[in-house]
Amino acid sequence: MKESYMNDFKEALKKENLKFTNQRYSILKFFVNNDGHYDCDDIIHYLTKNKIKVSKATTYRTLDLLVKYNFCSKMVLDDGIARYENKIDSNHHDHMICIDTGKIIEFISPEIEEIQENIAKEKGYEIIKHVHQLFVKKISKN
Amino acid sequence: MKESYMNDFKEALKKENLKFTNQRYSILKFFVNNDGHYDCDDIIHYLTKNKIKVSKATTYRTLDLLVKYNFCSKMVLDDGIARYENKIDSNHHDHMICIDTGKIIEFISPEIEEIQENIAKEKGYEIIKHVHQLFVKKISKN
DNA sequence: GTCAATGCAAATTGTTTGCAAACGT
DNA sequence: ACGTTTGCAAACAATTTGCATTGAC
Repeated sequence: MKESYMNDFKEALKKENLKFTNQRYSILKFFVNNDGHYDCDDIIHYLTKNKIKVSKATTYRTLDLLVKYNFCSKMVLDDGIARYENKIDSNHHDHMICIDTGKIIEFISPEIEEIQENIAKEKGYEIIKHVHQLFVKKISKN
Repeated sequence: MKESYMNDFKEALKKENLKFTNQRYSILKFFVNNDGHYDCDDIIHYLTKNKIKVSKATTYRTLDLLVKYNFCSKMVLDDGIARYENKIDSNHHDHMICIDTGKIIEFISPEIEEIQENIAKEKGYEIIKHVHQLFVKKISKN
Protein backbone atom coordinates (compact mmCIF):
# COMPACT_ATOMS: atom_id res chain seq x y z
CA MET A 1 0.00 0.00 0.00
CA LYS A 2 2.91 2.31 0.74
CA GLU A 3 4.28 1.88 -2.78
CA SER A 4 1.15 1.54 -4.83
CA TYR A 5 0.95 5.25 -5.50
CA MET A 6 4.03 4.92 -7.69
CA ASN A 7 2.26 2.50 -9.98
CA ASP A 8 -0.82 4.68 -9.99
CA PHE A 9 1.34 7.63 -10.90
CA LYS A 10 3.05 5.83 -13.75
CA GLU A 11 -0.31 4.74 -15.03
CA ALA A 12 -1.60 8.29 -14.91
CA LEU A 13 1.44 9.44 -16.85
CA LYS A 14 0.90 6.76 -19.45
CA LYS A 15 -2.77 7.72 -19.77
CA GLU A 16 -1.75 11.32 -20.46
CA ASN A 17 1.19 10.36 -22.69
CA LEU A 18 3.62 12.04 -20.33
CA LYS A 19 7.09 11.02 -19.34
CA PHE A 20 8.37 10.10 -15.91
CA THR A 21 10.72 12.94 -14.93
CA ASN A 22 12.59 13.77 -11.77
CA GLN A 23 10.59 16.96 -11.25
CA ARG A 24 7.24 15.22 -11.52
CA TYR A 25 8.42 12.44 -9.27
CA SER A 26 9.86 14.84 -6.69
CA ILE A 27 6.67 16.86 -6.44
CA LEU A 28 4.62 13.71 -5.99
CA LYS A 29 7.04 12.52 -3.30
CA PHE A 30 6.83 15.90 -1.60
CA PHE A 31 3.17 15.22 -0.86
CA VAL A 32 3.85 11.70 0.32
CA ASN A 33 6.44 13.00 2.78
CA ASN A 34 4.67 16.15 3.89
CA ASP A 35 1.26 16.27 5.48
CA GLY A 36 -0.25 19.68 5.42
CA HIS A 37 -1.31 22.43 3.06
CA TYR A 38 1.23 24.05 0.78
CA ASP A 39 1.28 26.64 -1.94
CA CYS A 40 3.47 26.54 -5.02
CA ASP A 41 6.31 28.45 -3.38
CA ASP A 42 6.35 26.20 -0.32
CA ILE A 43 6.90 23.22 -2.57
CA ILE A 44 9.64 24.90 -4.60
CA HIS A 45 11.47 26.06 -1.46
CA TYR A 46 11.34 22.59 0.04
CA LEU A 47 12.61 20.94 -3.12
CA THR A 48 15.29 23.55 -3.66
CA LYS A 49 16.51 23.00 -0.12
CA ASN A 50 16.74 19.31 -0.96
CA LYS A 51 18.85 20.05 -4.03
CA ILE A 52 16.09 19.40 -6.51
CA LYS A 53 15.76 22.06 -9.16
CA VAL A 54 12.25 22.80 -10.26
CA SER A 55 10.62 25.89 -11.72
CA LYS A 56 7.30 27.52 -11.00
CA ALA A 57 6.04 26.60 -14.45
CA THR A 58 6.78 22.92 -13.97
CA THR A 59 5.40 22.93 -10.45
CA TYR A 60 2.09 24.41 -11.53
CA ARG A 61 1.91 22.08 -14.51
CA THR A 62 2.58 19.09 -12.28
CA LEU A 63 0.14 20.19 -9.60
CA ASP A 64 -2.63 20.35 -12.19
CA LEU A 65 -1.80 16.79 -13.14
CA LEU A 66 -1.71 15.58 -9.54
CA VAL A 67 -5.06 17.18 -8.85
CA LYS A 68 -6.56 15.69 -12.01
CA TYR A 69 -5.48 12.21 -10.95
CA ASN A 70 -6.41 12.65 -7.31
CA PHE A 71 -2.92 12.50 -5.85
CA CYS A 72 -3.61 15.81 -4.18
CA SER A 73 -6.37 18.35 -3.83
CA LYS A 74 -6.46 22.07 -4.40
CA MET A 75 -8.10 24.66 -2.21
CA VAL A 76 -8.29 28.42 -2.71
CA LEU A 77 -9.09 30.60 0.29
CA ASP A 78 -10.29 34.20 0.19
CA ASP A 79 -6.72 35.41 -0.24
CA GLY A 80 -6.75 33.92 -3.74
CA ILE A 81 -3.72 31.69 -3.17
CA ALA A 82 -4.04 28.04 -4.17
CA ARG A 83 -2.96 25.50 -1.57
CA TYR A 84 -2.50 21.80 -2.20
CA GLU A 85 -2.47 18.77 0.06
CA ASN A 86 -1.75 15.10 -0.13
CA LYS A 87 -4.70 12.90 -0.97
CA ILE A 88 -2.87 9.58 -1.35
CA ASP A 89 -3.89 7.08 1.29
CA SER A 90 -5.15 9.96 3.37
CA ASN A 91 -8.80 9.69 4.18
CA HIS A 92 -11.21 12.39 3.18
CA HIS A 93 -11.57 15.20 5.67
CA ASP A 94 -12.60 18.84 5.90
CA HIS A 95 -10.87 21.83 7.47
CA MET A 96 -11.14 24.16 10.43
CA ILE A 97 -8.94 27.21 9.90
CA CYS A 98 -8.03 29.44 12.84
CA ILE A 99 -8.44 33.03 11.70
CA ASP A 100 -5.93 34.26 14.28
CA THR A 101 -3.09 31.79 13.84
CA GLY A 102 -3.78 30.29 10.42
CA LYS A 103 -3.58 26.84 11.97
CA ILE A 104 -5.44 24.22 9.98
CA ILE A 105 -7.21 21.41 11.86
CA GLU A 106 -8.78 18.54 10.01
CA PHE A 107 -12.18 17.11 10.82
CA ILE A 108 -14.57 14.57 9.41
CA SER A 109 -18.24 13.97 10.05
CA PRO A 110 -19.96 11.00 8.43
CA GLU A 111 -23.31 12.49 9.42
CA ILE A 112 -22.60 15.68 7.52
CA GLU A 113 -21.34 13.69 4.55
CA GLU A 114 -24.58 11.74 4.45
CA ILE A 115 -26.83 14.77 4.83
CA GLN A 116 -25.10 16.64 2.03
CA GLU A 117 -25.34 13.63 -0.27
CA ASN A 118 -29.07 13.61 0.30
CA ILE A 119 -29.41 17.34 -0.27
CA ALA A 120 -27.72 17.01 -3.65
CA LYS A 121 -29.71 13.94 -4.58
CA GLU A 122 -33.00 15.68 -3.77
CA LYS A 123 -32.21 18.37 -6.32
CA GLY A 124 -31.18 15.78 -8.92
CA TYR A 125 -27.42 16.13 -8.56
CA GLU A 126 -24.54 13.98 -7.47
CA ILE A 127 -21.59 15.43 -5.57
CA ILE A 128 -18.29 15.34 -7.44
CA LYS A 129 -16.32 17.07 -4.73
CA HIS A 130 -17.01 19.45 -1.89
CA VAL A 131 -15.40 22.16 0.16
CA HIS A 132 -16.27 22.52 3.81
CA GLN A 133 -14.21 24.97 5.83
CA LEU A 134 -14.92 26.32 9.30
CA PHE A 135 -13.16 29.60 10.06
CA VAL A 136 -12.75 29.60 13.81
CA LYS A 137 -11.35 31.41 16.80
CA LYS A 138 -10.16 29.87 20.08
CA ILE A 139 -12.82 30.20 22.77
CA SER A 140 -11.41 32.55 25.39
CA LYS A 141 -11.76 31.52 29.02
CA ASN A 142 -13.06 34.86 30.38
CA MET B 1 -36.75 46.30 7.80
CA LYS B 2 -36.46 47.23 4.13
CA GLU B 3 -34.73 50.53 4.97
CA SER B 4 -32.72 49.67 8.05
CA TYR B 5 -29.68 48.68 6.02
CA MET B 6 -29.25 52.33 5.10
CA ASN B 7 -28.84 53.33 8.72
CA ASP B 8 -26.52 50.41 9.31
CA PHE B 9 -24.48 51.48 6.34
CA LYS B 10 -24.23 55.08 7.50
CA GLU B 11 -23.19 53.88 10.92
CA ALA B 12 -20.50 51.68 9.42
CA LEU B 13 -19.20 54.63 7.41
CA LYS B 14 -19.13 56.76 10.54
CA LYS B 15 -17.27 54.06 12.43
CA GLU B 16 -14.63 54.00 9.69
CA ASN B 17 -14.55 57.78 9.28
CA LEU B 18 -15.65 57.47 5.69
CA LYS B 19 -17.99 59.66 3.70
CA PHE B 20 -21.29 58.76 2.13
CA THR B 21 -20.66 58.84 -1.62
CA ASN B 22 -22.74 57.95 -4.62
CA GLN B 23 -20.38 55.13 -5.57
CA ARG B 24 -20.48 53.51 -2.16
CA TYR B 25 -24.23 53.88 -2.02
CA SER B 26 -24.74 52.48 -5.51
CA ILE B 27 -22.68 49.39 -4.85
CA LEU B 28 -24.58 48.72 -1.66
CA LYS B 29 -27.87 49.18 -3.50
CA PHE B 30 -26.67 46.84 -6.22
CA PHE B 31 -26.65 44.01 -3.70
CA VAL B 32 -30.05 44.96 -2.33
CA ASN B 33 -31.51 44.83 -5.83
CA ASN B 34 -29.64 41.81 -7.15
CA ASP B 35 -29.75 38.39 -5.64
CA GLY B 36 -26.96 36.18 -6.83
CA HIS B 37 -23.20 35.96 -7.00
CA TYR B 38 -21.22 38.62 -8.78
CA ASP B 39 -17.61 39.47 -9.44
CA CYS B 40 -16.17 42.96 -9.60
CA ASP B 41 -16.74 43.33 -13.33
CA ASP B 42 -20.36 42.21 -13.10
CA ILE B 43 -21.02 45.01 -10.65
CA ILE B 44 -19.23 47.64 -12.73
CA HIS B 45 -21.06 46.60 -15.89
CA TYR B 46 -24.41 46.76 -14.13
CA LEU B 47 -23.74 50.18 -12.65
CA THR B 48 -22.31 51.52 -15.89
CA LYS B 49 -25.43 50.37 -17.73
CA ASN B 50 -27.43 52.29 -15.13
CA LYS B 51 -25.43 55.47 -15.81
CA ILE B 52 -23.42 55.27 -12.61
CA LYS B 53 -19.71 55.78 -13.07
CA VAL B 54 -17.49 53.70 -10.82
CA SER B 55 -13.95 52.42 -11.19
CA LYS B 56 -12.45 49.07 -10.38
CA ALA B 57 -10.39 50.61 -7.60
CA THR B 58 -13.43 52.07 -5.89
CA THR B 59 -15.45 48.93 -6.38
CA TYR B 60 -12.82 46.73 -4.77
CA ARG B 61 -12.34 49.23 -1.94
CA THR B 62 -16.07 49.34 -1.33
CA LEU B 63 -16.49 45.57 -1.51
CA ASP B 64 -13.88 45.17 1.22
CA LEU B 65 -15.90 47.54 3.35
CA LEU B 66 -19.20 45.80 2.66
CA VAL B 67 -17.67 42.44 3.54
CA LYS B 68 -16.15 43.83 6.73
CA TYR B 69 -19.52 45.12 7.87
CA ASN B 70 -21.46 42.08 6.74
CA PHE B 71 -23.48 43.69 3.99
CA CYS B 72 -22.17 41.08 1.65
CA SER B 73 -19.97 38.02 1.67
CA LYS B 74 -17.03 37.05 -0.48
CA MET B 75 -16.27 33.66 -1.93
CA VAL B 76 -13.31 32.56 -3.99
CA LEU B 77 -13.60 29.37 -6.03
CA ASP B 78 -10.72 27.41 -7.53
CA ASP B 79 -10.60 29.78 -10.49
CA GLY B 80 -9.25 32.44 -8.13
CA ILE B 81 -11.96 34.99 -8.93
CA ALA B 82 -13.73 36.62 -5.99
CA ARG B 83 -17.51 36.61 -6.08
CA TYR B 84 -19.75 38.58 -3.74
CA GLU B 85 -23.35 38.22 -2.71
CA ASN B 86 -25.93 40.10 -0.70
CA LYS B 87 -26.08 39.26 2.97
CA ILE B 88 -28.59 41.92 4.06
CA ASP B 89 -31.86 40.39 5.22
CA SER B 90 -30.93 37.25 3.34
CA ASN B 91 -30.73 34.19 5.49
CA HIS B 92 -27.58 32.20 5.77
CA HIS B 93 -27.19 29.44 3.21
CA ASP B 94 -24.53 27.37 1.52
CA HIS B 95 -23.92 26.60 -2.14
CA MET B 96 -24.15 23.81 -4.65
CA ILE B 97 -22.22 24.64 -7.80
CA CYS B 98 -22.83 22.70 -11.01
CA ILE B 99 -19.42 21.94 -12.51
CA ASP B 100 -20.91 21.68 -16.00
CA THR B 101 -23.08 24.78 -16.16
CA GLY B 102 -21.70 26.95 -13.37
CA LYS B 103 -25.21 27.26 -11.97
CA ILE B 104 -25.28 28.07 -8.26
CA ILE B 105 -28.04 26.59 -6.11
CA GLU B 106 -28.44 27.61 -2.50
CA PHE B 107 -29.12 25.17 0.30
CA ILE B 108 -29.38 25.20 4.05
CA SER B 109 -29.29 22.39 6.58
CA PRO B 110 -29.88 23.19 10.25
CA GLU B 111 -28.61 19.70 11.13
CA ILE B 112 -25.29 20.34 9.45
CA GLU B 113 -25.06 23.76 11.08
CA GLU B 114 -25.55 22.17 14.48
CA ILE B 115 -23.08 19.35 13.92
CA GLN B 116 -20.36 21.68 12.77
CA GLU B 117 -20.90 23.96 15.76
CA ASN B 118 -20.34 20.98 18.00
CA ILE B 119 -17.25 19.85 16.14
CA ALA B 120 -15.67 23.27 16.62
CA LYS B 121 -16.71 23.47 20.25
CA GLU B 122 -15.19 20.07 20.98
CA LYS B 123 -11.80 21.35 19.81
CA GLY B 124 -12.19 24.55 21.85
CA TYR B 125 -13.12 26.84 18.98
CA GLU B 126 -16.10 28.92 17.96
CA ILE B 127 -17.07 29.32 14.31
CA ILE B 128 -16.74 32.85 12.97
CA LYS B 129 -17.79 31.97 9.46
CA HIS B 130 -17.82 28.92 7.26
CA VAL B 131 -17.67 27.86 3.65
CA HIS B 132 -19.61 24.84 2.50
CA GLN B 133 -19.76 24.21 -1.22
CA LEU B 134 -20.93 21.10 -3.04
CA PHE B 135 -19.57 20.76 -6.57
CA VAL B 136 -22.16 18.72 -8.40
CA LYS B 137 -23.22 17.22 -11.71
CA LYS B 138 -26.77 16.55 -12.88
CA ILE B 139 -27.65 12.88 -12.43
CA SER B 140 -28.13 11.45 -15.91
CA LYS B 141 -31.18 9.26 -16.50
CA ASN B 142 -29.45 6.35 -18.27
C1' DG C 1 -12.02 75.59 1.86
C1' DT C 2 -10.48 71.31 3.74
C1' DC C 3 -9.53 66.70 3.70
C1' DA C 4 -11.16 62.42 2.00
C1' DA C 5 -12.75 59.74 -2.25
C1' DT C 6 -12.39 58.89 -6.90
C1' DG C 7 -10.43 57.36 -11.35
C1' DC C 8 -6.68 56.42 -13.84
C1' DA C 9 -2.66 54.12 -14.87
C1' DA C 10 1.10 51.82 -12.98
C1' DA C 11 2.46 48.26 -9.75
C1' DT C 12 1.86 43.86 -7.67
C1' DT C 13 0.93 39.01 -7.21
C1' DG C 14 -0.36 34.41 -8.43
C1' DT C 15 -0.61 31.76 -12.39
C1' DT C 16 -0.01 30.59 -17.43
C1' DT C 17 2.32 30.41 -21.83
C1' DG C 18 5.91 30.51 -25.80
C1' DC C 19 10.07 28.95 -26.96
C1' DA C 20 15.04 27.46 -27.08
C1' DA C 21 17.83 24.22 -24.62
C1' DA C 22 18.00 19.80 -22.02
C1' DC C 23 16.23 15.22 -21.17
C1' DG C 24 13.72 10.63 -21.33
C1' DT C 25 13.02 6.83 -24.13
C1' DA D 1 17.66 10.90 -32.92
C1' DC D 2 12.91 11.99 -31.61
C1' DG D 3 9.53 14.38 -29.50
C1' DT D 4 8.61 15.82 -24.80
C1' DT D 5 9.76 18.50 -20.68
C1' DT D 6 12.02 21.97 -18.59
C1' DG D 7 13.30 26.71 -17.12
C1' DC D 8 13.27 31.16 -18.17
C1' DA D 9 11.21 35.32 -19.16
C1' DA D 10 7.35 37.40 -20.97
C1' DA D 11 2.34 37.44 -20.83
C1' DC D 12 -1.86 37.42 -18.26
C1' DA D 13 -5.58 38.39 -15.07
C1' DA D 14 -7.32 39.77 -10.73
C1' DT D 15 -6.46 42.92 -7.35
C1' DT D 16 -3.99 46.84 -5.06
C1' DT D 17 -1.73 51.22 -4.80
C1' DG D 18 0.12 56.16 -5.72
C1' DC D 19 -1.22 60.34 -7.00
C1' DA D 20 -3.51 64.31 -9.24
C1' DT D 21 -8.27 65.72 -9.64
C1' DT D 22 -12.98 65.79 -7.93
C1' DG D 23 -16.36 65.85 -4.45
C1' DA D 24 -18.62 65.75 0.36
C1' DC D 25 -19.38 68.42 4.16
